[in-house]
Amino acid sequence: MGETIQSVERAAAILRLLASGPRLLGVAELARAMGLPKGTLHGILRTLVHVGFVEQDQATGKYRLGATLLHLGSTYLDVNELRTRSINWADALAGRSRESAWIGTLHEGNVLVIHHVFRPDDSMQTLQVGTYLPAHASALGKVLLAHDPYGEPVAPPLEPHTEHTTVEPEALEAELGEVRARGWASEMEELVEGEVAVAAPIKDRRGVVVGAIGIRGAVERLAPDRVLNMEYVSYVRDAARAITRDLAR
Amino acid sequence: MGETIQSVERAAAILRLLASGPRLLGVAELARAMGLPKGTLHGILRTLVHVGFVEQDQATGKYRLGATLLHLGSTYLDVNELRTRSINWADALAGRSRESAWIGTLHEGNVLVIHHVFRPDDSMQTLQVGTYLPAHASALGKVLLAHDPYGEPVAPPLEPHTEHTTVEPEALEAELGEVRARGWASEMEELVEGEVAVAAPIKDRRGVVVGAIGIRGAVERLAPDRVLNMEYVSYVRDAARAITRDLAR
DNA sequence: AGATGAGTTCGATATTGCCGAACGCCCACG
DNA sequence: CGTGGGCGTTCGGCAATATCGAACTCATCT
Repeated sequence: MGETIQSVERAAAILRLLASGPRLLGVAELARAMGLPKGTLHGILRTLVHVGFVEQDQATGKYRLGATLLHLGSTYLDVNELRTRSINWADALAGRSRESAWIGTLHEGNVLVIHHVFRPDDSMQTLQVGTYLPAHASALGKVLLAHDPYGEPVAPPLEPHTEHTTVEPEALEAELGEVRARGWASEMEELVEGEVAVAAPIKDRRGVVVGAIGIRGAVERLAPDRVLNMEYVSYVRDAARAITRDLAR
Repeated sequence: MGETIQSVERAAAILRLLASGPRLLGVAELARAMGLPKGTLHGILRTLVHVGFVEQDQATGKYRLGATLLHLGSTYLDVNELRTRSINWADALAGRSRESAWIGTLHEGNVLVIHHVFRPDDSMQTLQVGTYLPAHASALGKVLLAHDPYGEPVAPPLEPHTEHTTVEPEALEAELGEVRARGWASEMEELVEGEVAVAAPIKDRRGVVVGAIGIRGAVERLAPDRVLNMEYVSYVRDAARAITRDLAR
């Protein structure tokens, strides 16, 4: 494989481990997980603390992610062209559909939420930008998987989130074919009981799918009697086409 | 100074530079900025790309921050105790005051926004979590500076943002004294024309100020005739005290 | 065409960071 | 009240490791 700097790669692995759960991790714990001597890890951790990427708990001596990462991450959003171009369209979509609007990209097998607009007139929602959605159980994810140029196989096993989650790879593959053919995807209570989502692909200049936009809301509103109201589908596809047009010029 | 791993520190410096502006940076540009050979930087960049912290623009070959950082940053929010404990109170504060609510911490001389609740009934606002506010020109910042245990001096020069921004260090210091004495801070059009903000300190178990909570809104509502409506101050102080109480147990 | 600047490759060099054992501390257990 | 095992941390010798600078290719601009 490629020539790559050992200590930097190890530092990144540490950050990944710290990010994998809300729990604080200690030197010994990390050393065991990575199969390295404690001393080695301590040196890298000391450096990461020094640059602010990691913080050390005063009481226990254990480590957690640092605030600098939050700031770096938010800066990423400014750079991301897809996001800056689509913010206004997402607002419009949320307004027309009166549901929360979402924009995501495929990232390491998951859907990374790049933008999120709350449902109008509904406070008390937590923001989801930067979080992962499971690709196989979300409308955004199905769109992205269906048009993935690299054809990354969805990492089995497919975790069930509700009783409606698609867990058989063949069933998912068949559904992705449909999505490809008709140009949009939906998801009915496959991620959260009582919630339905619709999504459509966003393409760049060259026609490559670079993201997806969609809405998510209560099954009673979007799909009365579990039959999807096609009006919402047209809202979503309109928004996706508008952004695609925007990216082309 | 401490023993610190060179390549990791350099990698962090690269990420900082990439985050310092929305512009994409090239190898040569970074090498010049850091005073290092191009080859050295290329090696680190290759590694950062490999771990997903940095992405390379296909067309120009220049570099920008990667999506992994967005995810790591959002994970930081889950770990942050101050944030998880105060989300509900921020919602309540936004509801009572009918203004946007903000929670921040001091980070590298700036106010890092840790949580942000939109003003009720007002869509079309962009989320500010992860962004910096200038410490000397925001109510949150004044609270944090006034109670900063390390007494980090505010890095002069104090950038003016409007004609009302406090730019003389002595004037700011005097104001911080007041803030310390009365237990809250305000800011009238010092950051954005027409906007006013109020904030109060949040303390941890030991009584150390670990953050601040406040609101921000139009001068017409919060301070008619440029006289602050004290009702808002009590809302903010109530919220701050509630969170402080929460953190104590 | 030529010249400039970009990103990238490569191999010799010695600097750099890795390792593992030892240290001090704290807590739980006997 | 001692003792053992866990923790985070320190240290110094060794050699693997990352650094450096020159050379390369490719665009672009003059």
